[in-house]
Amino acid sequence: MNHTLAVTQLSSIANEARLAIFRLLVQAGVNGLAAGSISEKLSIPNSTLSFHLKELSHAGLINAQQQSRYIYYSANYETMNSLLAYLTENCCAGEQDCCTTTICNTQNEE
Amino acid sequence: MNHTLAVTQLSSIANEARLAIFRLLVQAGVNGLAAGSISEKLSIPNSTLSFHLKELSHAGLINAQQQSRYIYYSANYETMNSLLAYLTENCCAGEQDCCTTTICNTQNEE
DNA sequence: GACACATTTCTATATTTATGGAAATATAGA
DNA sequence: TCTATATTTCCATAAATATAGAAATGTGTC
Repeated sequence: MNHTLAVTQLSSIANEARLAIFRLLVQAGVNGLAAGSISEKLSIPNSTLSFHLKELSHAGLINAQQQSRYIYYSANYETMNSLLAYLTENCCAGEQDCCTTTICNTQNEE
Repeated sequence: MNHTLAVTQLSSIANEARLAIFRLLVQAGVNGLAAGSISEKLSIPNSTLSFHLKELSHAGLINAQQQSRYIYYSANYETMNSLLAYLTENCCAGEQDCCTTTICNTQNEE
């Protein structure tokens, strides 16, 4: 993970619409959802959605796959995990108990 | 965790300077660092740093604690973990093996 | 080729955000 | 109270970002 990339990825989800899109796709699993389906579920106009999907896609947080007339978008879990790992890297100055969740402690072990 | 708050928190770290500040504090541990020390380590002018610290602080990702003439800033690990949990909530549509890292699988169990 | 459907690009406008010097404020010690 | 140090606020300017209608592009079916 590289600093500039992390900023790009965070910027891409630091937006109400895009965070909703991303979380929807994270929950949708590997098959993802077609653009029209996302537009409908989140009530986002097509052109606006397209703009946001491009942002997320460009950041590498989602993947696009054409299937017939539809384009299926899905979360890129590897990218997501790399980003989360970058945020928590070497956390807590080595103190094992400064943060209690699994997420944080796991990162300490790297 | 609430959607708007998550966007605010992500926005606060979706910036080159603020991400560097946040990661520095995450790694610094519970005692944190004084503003001047952060300014020096990251070569950020005081006024600019102050602006960024306010953003991070307002988002709840860092805490400030005055100690004599110094103000110590430290990462708020609870907030950080809540944010990461929000991102990965109910991930992968229940497929246990769609993502392999601890971070993601852990969230599935909630 | 004509048509319907899915998605993207173009465009203009509105809004938000970042920067850092200078001045102001706060704290502490002599 | 005078002085040094630490940090913040003020300010103007510059730059980046979000929005959605209309037109364009791509894809499949008859």
